Amino acid sequence: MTRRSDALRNDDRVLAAAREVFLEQGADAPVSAIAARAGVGMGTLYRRYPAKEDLMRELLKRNIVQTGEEAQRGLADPDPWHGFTAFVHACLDAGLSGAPSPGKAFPVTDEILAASRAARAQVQRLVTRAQSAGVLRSDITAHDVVLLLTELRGRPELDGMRPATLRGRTLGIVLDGLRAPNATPLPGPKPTWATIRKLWDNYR
Amino acid sequence: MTRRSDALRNDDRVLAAAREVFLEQGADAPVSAIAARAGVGMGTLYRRYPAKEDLMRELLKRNIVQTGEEAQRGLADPDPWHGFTAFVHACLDAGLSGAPSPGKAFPVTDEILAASRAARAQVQRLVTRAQSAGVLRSDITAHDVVLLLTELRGRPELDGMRPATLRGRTLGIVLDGLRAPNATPLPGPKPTWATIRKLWDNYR
DNA sequence: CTCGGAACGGAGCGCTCCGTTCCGTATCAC
DNA sequence: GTGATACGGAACGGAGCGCTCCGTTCCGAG
Repeated sequence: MTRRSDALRNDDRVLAAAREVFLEQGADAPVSAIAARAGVGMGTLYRRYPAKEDLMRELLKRNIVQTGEEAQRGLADPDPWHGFTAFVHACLDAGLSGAPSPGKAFPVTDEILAASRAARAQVQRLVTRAQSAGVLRSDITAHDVVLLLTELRGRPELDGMRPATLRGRTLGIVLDGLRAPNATPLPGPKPTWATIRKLWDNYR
Repeated sequence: MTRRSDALRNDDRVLAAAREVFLEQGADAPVSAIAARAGVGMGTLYRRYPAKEDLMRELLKRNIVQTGEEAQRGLADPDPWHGFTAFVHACLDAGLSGAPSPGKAFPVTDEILAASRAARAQVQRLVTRAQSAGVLRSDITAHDVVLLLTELRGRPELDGMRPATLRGRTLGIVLDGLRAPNATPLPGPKPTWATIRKLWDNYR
């Protein structure tokens, strides 16, 4: 426990760099890119995370937790609709989706599953409140919202060619589609936690 | 011009297999997977298309042409809204987006650009008609629709974990968002052909 | 039936790229 | 100054891919 100053600072840098790089390049981004972005050598990175997978898991866990926090922040907004849209915007801006990243499957731990469940509950509260206020369509659940987030987050490969202005229009269309009242009811049963759980089993 | 029977049949098989495999696995799918799916050896495939890129280009061209045809089919529908939604459904079902696939950039030929321009014009007619009828929000263009299609087509990696029923819900939300009248106007300027053209320049 | 050659299948080559390791060097506490 | 610790990044091993090459198959003319 000697050189904590360097160590801790680097720890943060690595995590931040990993978030950026994975967001830009996807899960296949080389570890070297993360190290370079963090201004850190590979050795340093590998001392913290014995394998790339460990780094990805840690990142996923933090993303999920952060998603829950954003939902709570939305609940703090007195306006149910504005609180909801602010949550969506915040998640998209931060590259959050509350779900595993696409790409090669990697094992999802029970810890992540638990965190996700907790975060999802927060999102559900936000959704339910907006529905009760009559501003959000009533035939969706928090899972629909999260699924939508993963779709809107977009493929990393396209980030270069999808300027923020275009994403803004897409998001505008989707938000109008979420707003109550709505013309046509959605097909199929509402997704539940069991639905999500089943999807994620691919990753275990 | 002797063995046309085998040759022509295989030609179709390869194209069909390529479409399926690229849709399932993305642009990084190994050529061997396409050959296997087509029930054809690599040699056969490479005799038709000297490089993987050539195959991808041919496929892209056909997809674009088919997108235009779907738009025309939508125009044939007397109901402007139903014609429009049928077009969207058809494109999604067929894995069409009228745009280059994500993944490694590959050169877009002028031929493809021309085909795309023509197809886009058809989509625009479909869009304009629905707008004139007052059933489609007026602050979008065909380019918004195509951009939306590319987003909704989804990442290949997720196709396994995104059952059709979930995609149906997402699509339902988006279609409600596209339907007139709408609560909130979209941000930013309407995308034009120039906008798209600029995006695609990354691929040339 | 025979035979020439077009078309085929798929093993293998060469190369790229990536996760991971290892060790000489720089940095810190004392 | 000195030992311990952390660091950087070149080097390693191997997986995976595009593409080639060649022995084999099979169509169709004579």
